Amino acid sequence: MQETGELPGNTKVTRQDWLNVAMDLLISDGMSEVKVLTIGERLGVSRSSFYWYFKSRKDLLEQLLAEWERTNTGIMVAHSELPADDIVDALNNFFRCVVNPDGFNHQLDFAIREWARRDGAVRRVVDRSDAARQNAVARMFARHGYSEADADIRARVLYYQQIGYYALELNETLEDRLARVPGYLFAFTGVMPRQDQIDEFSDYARAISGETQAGV
Amino acid sequence: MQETGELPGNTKVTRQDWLNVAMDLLISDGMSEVKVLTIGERLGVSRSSFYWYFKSRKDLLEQLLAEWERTNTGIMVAHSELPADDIVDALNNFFRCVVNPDGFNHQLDFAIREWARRDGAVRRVVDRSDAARQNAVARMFARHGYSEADADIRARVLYYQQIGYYALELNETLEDRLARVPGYLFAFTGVMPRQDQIDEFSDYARAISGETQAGV
DNA sequence: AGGTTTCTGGACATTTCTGTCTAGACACGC
DNA sequence: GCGTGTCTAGACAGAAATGTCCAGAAACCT
Repeated sequence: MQETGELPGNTKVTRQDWLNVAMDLLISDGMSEVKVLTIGERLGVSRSSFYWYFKSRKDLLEQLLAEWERTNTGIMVAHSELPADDIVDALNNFFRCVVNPDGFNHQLDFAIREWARRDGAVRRVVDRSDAARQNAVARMFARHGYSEADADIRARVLYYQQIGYYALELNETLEDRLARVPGYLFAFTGVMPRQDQIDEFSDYARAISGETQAGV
Repeated sequence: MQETGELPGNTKVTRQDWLNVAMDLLISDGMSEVKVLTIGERLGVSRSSFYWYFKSRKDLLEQLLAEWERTNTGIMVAHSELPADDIVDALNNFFRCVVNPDGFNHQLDFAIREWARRDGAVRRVVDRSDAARQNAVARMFARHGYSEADADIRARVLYYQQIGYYALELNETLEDRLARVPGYLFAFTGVMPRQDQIDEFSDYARAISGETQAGV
């Protein structure tokens, strides 16, 4: 996991190690599988030492929720706000964060939504994030000349569609997906994208995909 | 729950009672909350009599999955195939099944998707349904003059967007939602809907909503 | 009336979690 | 070198589920 020797006393793992493994489990298997025993086993450490770092399992889960809000919502809003020459470039910026595995993490997003179904406090945090994201997307359209009403509808079509795409977990190949990008760009903006804009996005997506496969 | 007296022997509840309560729990709380003990308590019956009707909890869950495929996917495909004079009417037919609480059950849909994340066999059943639904929607567009490629993109925008809408669990009021319908109709079809088409759908949605509130 | 079939209830065993308590291991400072 | 503070292991208790076993209750048939 990491070099020992830097750690003080009888320390085998840090608080951050517990958080990291918990987050991996949340992403891959959902909140109900984030178990103290499972994390401890994966870290090669006794379950009881968990309670040195965290008050309870609930305490741990709250940290994960805060981390989700900071990263996933933060990234999507930031990408919606990037400066762009026209709406197609702006939309391409938005798409970049959803195709980049280091950007918006959709598996994490659905793990959190599943949790929200069973917990009112989590539900409110998720609602706040959805409003912030949709609003950021609507402003993106509005900045590029769409009326308020039109920007609102387009934001809802785009944001809901992206969430729906990931809800289905289709496992398309990258090339199948890229082949549809020009169609999507036109459907979402009403503007025909130029070939150089299509190419630029495809190049980005392929490069990101290569990086991920190489583990960089 | 029902009239006794018609039931043979020492029977208090039927196999169908177990299935109905299990389905209610699946819809409201998700697959992990479909517990033999919980259902038994709700039926006022001992847990062990469950095992007279079902081999195991897994056996029960498989029945629920089959029921989901039959109803939810069946309804959506049937609505996509309804005859219509133009694409706006056709899309309104589609929308009818998603706004009708007796039609497409989105809470059930997400309960099943959550389950699919953790079970490969369920995943395959869900994939089959998603393909069938998307295909039915694409054929709907194609019947009304859209090219194959265009129909495919529009089906993906529409179906994914609807799934995404329900994934967010926004809890909008009906009127807020209806106010956006003309915008959505235009975004999905590229055709401006006529006022009578908008009114017809709004009337339907309001009538359905009234029925539901009245418990009919 | 009595046996048969069909269901139900309660006791039991087992598994899988969370959380608590206490003794002890390890590096570090004095 | 020796305590001190920081972390860890293992034992324990308890809650919540699933599934099994068997005695028994209730209608039904003959």
